This record gives sequence, C-alpha cells and structure tokens, in this order.
Amino acid sequence: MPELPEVETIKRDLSNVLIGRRVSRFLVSKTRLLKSSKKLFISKLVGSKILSVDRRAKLLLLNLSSGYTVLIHLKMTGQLVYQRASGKLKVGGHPIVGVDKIPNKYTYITLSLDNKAKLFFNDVRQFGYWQIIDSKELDNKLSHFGPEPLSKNFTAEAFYKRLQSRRRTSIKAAILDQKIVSGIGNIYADESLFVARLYPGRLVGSLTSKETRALFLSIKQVLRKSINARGTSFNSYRDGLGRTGTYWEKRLVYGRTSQACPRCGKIIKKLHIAGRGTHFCPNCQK
DNA sequence: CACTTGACCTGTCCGC
DNA sequence: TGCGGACAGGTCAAGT
Repeated sequence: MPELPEVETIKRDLSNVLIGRRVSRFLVSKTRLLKSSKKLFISKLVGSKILSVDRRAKLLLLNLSSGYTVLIHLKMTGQLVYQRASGKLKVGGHPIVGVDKIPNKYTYITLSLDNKAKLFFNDVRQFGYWQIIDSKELDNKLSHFGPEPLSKNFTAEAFYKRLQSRRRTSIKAAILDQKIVSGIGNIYADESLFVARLYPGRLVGSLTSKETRALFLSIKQVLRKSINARGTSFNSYRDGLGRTGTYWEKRLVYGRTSQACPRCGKIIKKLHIAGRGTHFCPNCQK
C-alpha cells in the first residue's frame, strides 16, 4: 500500500491528532517489528511529548520532546489507526484485509496517549518496523535517500544527474531506487512511466533529455494527483475507519491488465520488469 | 562495481 | 472442496 502519497496522507491526518500529546504507554506483542530495543522505546518514548509528525520518503517520523524520533515504515501491509478516547476510530492508514475490528490479531504495537486515545499499528505481513533514534542517527539515516520528488530541490537537472549512476539499468528500476528519487513505489512508477509515454524496460542510458524531462514532470504530476485523492486504497472499506484514498479509481495503467489503454484504446499488458509486476501500454509507451 | 534474485511473512486468488 | 503455485503496495542481503 504505502508509497509517498499514502504516507503523506497518513502524516497529515496524524499531525492533527498527535501533536502535543504525551505518550503514556507503549505495548508490543511482536518484537520482530522493533529495530531498536524495547528498553530504548520505553525510556525515550514513554513520557515524551510528540512535537511534530513528518514524512521522508516512505517513512513516517514522530519527533519527540526527548530529542529522539520514532521512525515508522509500513512496508507492504502496515497500517496506523488512531482511536479516540470515545473508542471511535477517527483517522488511520488504509485497511487492507477485511478487518472487522481494531485492535485485531494483526495489531502488534499500541501507543496510549495522555488523552486516553490510542494509536494502533497493524501489519499482516510483519514487514514493517518501528525504530527510535537520536537526531544524529536520524540525519545519517535520512541522508541516504534521494530528493523528495515534490520538493524544490528535486529539479530536472538533479534528476538527470542522479540517473547517470544507473545508465545500464531499466528506467523502472531506477525510479524505484530510493537513492535516485524517494517515495516512488510500484504503482506510481507504472503510472508515471505511462504519463511520460516511456516503456518501463527502457535503459536509462537510452533516454533523451526530452524524455527524461517528461518523466520528471510526470512523476510530480502523478504524485500530486494521488495526494489530492488521499492516495490509493485497495479494498473499499465503508465503516468508521477513517476515509480511504480514491486514486485507485483514477489509476491509468496499474492493475488494468487486459483493459483498454485510456489514451489509445489498445490493450494494456503486464510483464515482470525490475523484478516487479509492471503494467504498460505497448502501443503508446516506447 | 552494478545489477538481479531470494528472503522476510501472511493472505488471496486462480487453475486443476 | 482441496491443494499447489503465483502473486501482493517494500527493502535488504546475498548471489552473479
């Protein structure tokens, strides 16, 4: 689920309810998901106030009054659900499996807050993780990511420059590489390449500067459009679990194998490129 | 060094 | 209905 637009949506929602709250309890039932010791979480998280909520690449960051930052990665199936003191589920991630209640058997971490609200972390596949680190470690960790695609320091020139290190790989693999540009995952890689009319298997070194620029622009366009739609949710979920994203209905090629291309009407194909299922129009992506 | 594959997990879907 | 296999939004370590 979570690529840049989804994590950004969660970040905005959680900012509204978490900022200024003090953490009163930290419960974990699956220590596999912790990248830092539980002891460190207890000492630097419990009793601290949440000063701000940020996003970098696909990481969600909770900045604490202790000077530490909780770093949350949702990977494929992680979700965050905020439950108000009343028990009402107000905002959250985007539920994936048919979750009938929260918490449930996939709830592995629970944060209790000073206003009696709770933040649940569920993760069916258990690939996600929580880590707590100080500002120095944080700077180091974040320095490994490429530029934020929607920031002003992501320029066509910066993009072109970074692509030069991967001239012999496919353009799809290149834009999935978080060191080249951060936050793009499988859905938005396919969507961006479709908008730019580029075949995902094209080698980076074969791109003209015009094509590179088209891709640069399409990445920004696709990500903005998805953020405006609150991201992508895979299954429709209609109860009180917060709103779900509507980009799924707006997608152009991803998951549309055998359907008509929205641009030329020819049939959309699916191949494995860069080790990932890749959707594209053989007629208008060259 | 640069690039590709397998592994981490659980659930779902499809064909036989 | 059961069962095996492929596949799933991400990222590493290990292999070529």
